[in-house]
Amino acid sequence: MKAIVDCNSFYAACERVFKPALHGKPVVVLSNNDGCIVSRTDEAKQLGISMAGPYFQHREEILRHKIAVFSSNYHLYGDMSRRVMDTLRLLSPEMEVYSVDECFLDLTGIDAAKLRDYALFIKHTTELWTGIPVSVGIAPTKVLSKLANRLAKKDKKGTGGVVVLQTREQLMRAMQQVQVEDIWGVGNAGSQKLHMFNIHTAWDLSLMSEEWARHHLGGVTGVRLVRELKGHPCIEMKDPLVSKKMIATTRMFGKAVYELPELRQAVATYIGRAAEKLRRQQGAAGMITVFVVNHQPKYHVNDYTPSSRSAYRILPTPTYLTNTLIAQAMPLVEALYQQGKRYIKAGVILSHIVPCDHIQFNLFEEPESPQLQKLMHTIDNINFGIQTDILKFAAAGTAKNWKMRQEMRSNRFTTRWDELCIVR
DNA sequence: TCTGGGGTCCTAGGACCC
DNA sequence: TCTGGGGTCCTAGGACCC
Repeated sequence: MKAIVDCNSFYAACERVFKPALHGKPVVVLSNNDGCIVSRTDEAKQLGISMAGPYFQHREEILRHKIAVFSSNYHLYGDMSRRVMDTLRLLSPEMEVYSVDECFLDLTGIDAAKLRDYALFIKHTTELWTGIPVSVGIAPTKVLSKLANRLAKKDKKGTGGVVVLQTREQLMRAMQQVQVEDIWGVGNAGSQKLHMFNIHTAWDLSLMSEEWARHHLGGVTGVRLVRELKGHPCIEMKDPLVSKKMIATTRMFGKAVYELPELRQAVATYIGRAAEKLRRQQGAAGMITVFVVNHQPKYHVNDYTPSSRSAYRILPTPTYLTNTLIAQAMPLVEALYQQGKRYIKAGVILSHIVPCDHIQFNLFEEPESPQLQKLMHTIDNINFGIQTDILKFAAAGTAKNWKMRQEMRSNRFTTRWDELCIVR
């Protein structure tokens, strides 16, 4: 059996841990740049605040209902996520961290009759140790456990936040309650198609043949999905040690950018951040992609149609050195830049990643000098230990007019000495 | 005024090879 | 009139996830 443990309204829950007065009150958290609403507590959902809605469109109701609003505080959420995962690691032999607020557990070997008690134990322990409420779904496959979890979240009172699906009866009744668009792995395109075939619930879909799924539901992906719904596991637990194949750093600007020097600075800054992630997984990138997005505002309010251009370069030798990556990327920025455009976003993507002890050096290139390697290491240590970005490359600039807005960020309670909670 | 960021996997189709 | 067959590798783009 597989379990999925999912934190309820994770970002908002993190804020509540350090502001107990907000318990039982509506809270929302915004995306970077205070752009969209990305986390809402149940109380905020009940007031009609929709997911991923632009903040400025909801500002009035948020004020009217006195909803607490926070800018995103990734230092805090990252650290709270680590605490939740560390707790769960102690409670299960095999786990896969699926996202910042979710993880799968393999419960093979646990007595079927005790599964519900075990799920409750997981839930209570996590909440007691971290202050973050979670829901638990347990079923024979990953897809079915996600489905169980959805039912647990939807009716927290009725289910106690825990749903276990074991018998054929239980599975059937659960699947009949879930619409196809709410199945893990079925998106917009898939669900529209399914409805056209008169398949509306997870149960309907589970009755289809694998051949049918192969033809109409995206080949092997569809087959896997139908098999999982039928109760045959075929989406494996993933190895936690596998490194990322691609590393991206992309941001909307806080203020539109028109000039090339500013655009170069932004891209150089993002490369610094991406290279840091790359070194953390001890990788070297063989390819760098840069993209820029521009948007000319039109006459109607709802016309949001940005357009983007990108360019890439295959590096002569894979590297993790920030300065080399910046040097490779700057000509790309210059090629992409068009005078007079109003840039609202840019990003870099590092790919063709190899382990850095496996770099295949080019016959005509000098291998990277040990001093440069040491320099990177030192920069990372200082930036991580003392203060983010205290050391950076000159190309990244210092003015940063384009930097994102975060006007309502809470303190980084768990990762900064000077921002700790004060208890009187 | 104002619309996030970071990933994975799969497939089709082109390039290339013998 | 008529122009092979089979295979691999790579990339772009779509779909999906949180």
